[in-house]
Amino acid sequence: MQDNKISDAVIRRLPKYYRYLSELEAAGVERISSSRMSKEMNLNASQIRRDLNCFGGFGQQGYGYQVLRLKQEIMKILGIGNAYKVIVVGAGNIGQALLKYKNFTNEGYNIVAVFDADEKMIGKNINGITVRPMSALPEFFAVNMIDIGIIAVPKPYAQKTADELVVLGVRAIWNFAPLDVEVRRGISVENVHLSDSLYVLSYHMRENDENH
Amino acid sequence: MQDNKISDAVIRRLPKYYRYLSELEAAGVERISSSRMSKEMNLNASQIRRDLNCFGGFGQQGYGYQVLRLKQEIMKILGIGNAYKVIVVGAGNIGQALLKYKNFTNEGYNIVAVFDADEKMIGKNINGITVRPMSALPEFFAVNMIDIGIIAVPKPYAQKTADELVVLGVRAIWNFAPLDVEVRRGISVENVHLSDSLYVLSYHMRENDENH
DNA sequence: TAGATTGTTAATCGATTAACAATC
DNA sequence: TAGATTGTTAATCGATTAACAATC
Repeated sequence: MQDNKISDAVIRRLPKYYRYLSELEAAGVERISSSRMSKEMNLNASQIRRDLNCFGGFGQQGYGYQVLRLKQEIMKILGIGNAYKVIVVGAGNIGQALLKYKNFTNEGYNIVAVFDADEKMIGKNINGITVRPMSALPEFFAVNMIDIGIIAVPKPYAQKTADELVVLGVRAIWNFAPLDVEVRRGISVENVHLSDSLYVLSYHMRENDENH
Repeated sequence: MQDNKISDAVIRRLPKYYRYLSELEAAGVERISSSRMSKEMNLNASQIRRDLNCFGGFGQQGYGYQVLRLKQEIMKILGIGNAYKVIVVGAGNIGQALLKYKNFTNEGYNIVAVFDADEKMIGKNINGITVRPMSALPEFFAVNMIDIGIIAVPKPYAQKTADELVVLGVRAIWNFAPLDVEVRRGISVENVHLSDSLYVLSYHMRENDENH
């Protein structure tokens, strides 16, 4: 199919296509052309066709793309709906919010355990999942294959947690601590920096002021 | 100072500089060169100097940059530490997590009220802030200048909420609902799509598999 | 067949990197 | 002054966009 390294810019547009196609599907739309997508998504039509062609010829000349087919292809590319096992480390605000968020589970990202360092949290039940002590991590990994580890611990513990998860055999890390965690080649990481987004927002807010 | 439209790529690197400089400051480092920054941040040194020069000549030949000065300049550019008034609409998982998150307050983004549509939530106290009914929004805006509105409502209500906030006079919208809200020119928006980040993570995880 | 729209090549644009003169 | 490092111009690279032949 593909192989010559697809650029990050392309990969990061795929979720937007997925969201848009889901809307179309929900609205009962069967086919879509790159030009209509282009208008509704505020992207260039060439770019859309080029992006999709990185992964295969999903369209048909004179017709466009089948919404359902295209959506499923993108899901396959991104790996949505594959039943991953996920654990959360850190049962604070962010950890709890993620545990309670239904959408991830619906798409195959199943949170199967939570761990926390705080004695007082151990044994608590959050959305049907019991908080385990950090010390229970190794034995848990010994009997469960875990795909994704979510880091929701305070900044000073984030890198150490990442290191431990990698040693224990996690395939990917989704990090919510406000620093970029480093991992060895072969392990995937996404560092989510909510505050970065807030700063960019406040930059633009001020910029709007200047040009009144 | 500047004016010829600075690219989004540059703006989005500023928070990284800010984070890095905060680390240096905490470590007691007084001066920093672009080449050391380059190594430690995995960026090109020319790029760093070029980025910073979009906003002014903060460095000194033969010396480098003063950590404290540079950090403060970036804070000024991004508008960090300015005492903004923020409200949250939606007191669900995400809304509550944001309310409880201390770091934003520390940097001047003060959450002053929460609103929710659910009768049962009204009057509850979350981190010292009482949940108000949605119907109280107009009167609240009548007596409070609000800078930023955080949207943490379910997807079907997100655009409507955005529209209302804009009419009431918000300057910026930080949206956590899983769709891009549209606003008129002059209003800033940041759409945070957590799941997009998860999809990209799962893409890379699969990609790692293929190249075993 | 005529019309529509893709897949893909070629052109353009912008962002990144290299190089170096200016200067502390 | 000599050394270091910036600010900035020039070169390179990659991503976006335009154009169009292929084809349904």
